[in-house]
Amino acid sequence: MKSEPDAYSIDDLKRDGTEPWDGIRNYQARNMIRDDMRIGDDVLFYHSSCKVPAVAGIAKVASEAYPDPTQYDPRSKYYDEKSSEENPRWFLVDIAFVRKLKRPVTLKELKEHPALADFRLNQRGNRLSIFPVEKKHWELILSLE
DNA sequence: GCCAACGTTGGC
DNA sequence: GCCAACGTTGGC
Repeated sequence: MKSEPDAYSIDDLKRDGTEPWDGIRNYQARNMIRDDMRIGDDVLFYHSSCKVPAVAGIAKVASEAYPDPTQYDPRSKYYDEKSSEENPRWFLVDIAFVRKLKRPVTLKELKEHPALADFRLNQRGNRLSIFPVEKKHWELILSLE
């Protein structure tokens, strides 16, 4: 899962323990949250749009998917007037802190590693804020910390 | 700040 | 359903 550390970093998650992952407004990401994510699933926490983009830590899924309350709040920047409580459009899961990596594994390192050529984050035009990580990629990334 | 690569919107 | 215009993401 990607997060801009200026908005919410791995240190914020460490402080908070558990956090509702609100604000996802992309249908592909929504579908993965709603249909594929399960309690206990491991998550790589990636810092994007910052000075040193990097995998910063590990989290885990801490709830089933449920409707994102910010979609109903007219004051929220995530407000969606076309959504309703009867027919919610956007979902989220709670995310729990597990640990920080011993050191951040930077995007640069990921790009340089031949075994990660087919890792989604390295592929052109990847803009999804959430995507599944293959076991082999998970293990390789953690071997770099 | 630039720009590539999307995704979304809306006219037709 | 097509596609141009526009908005967003995110690395650099």
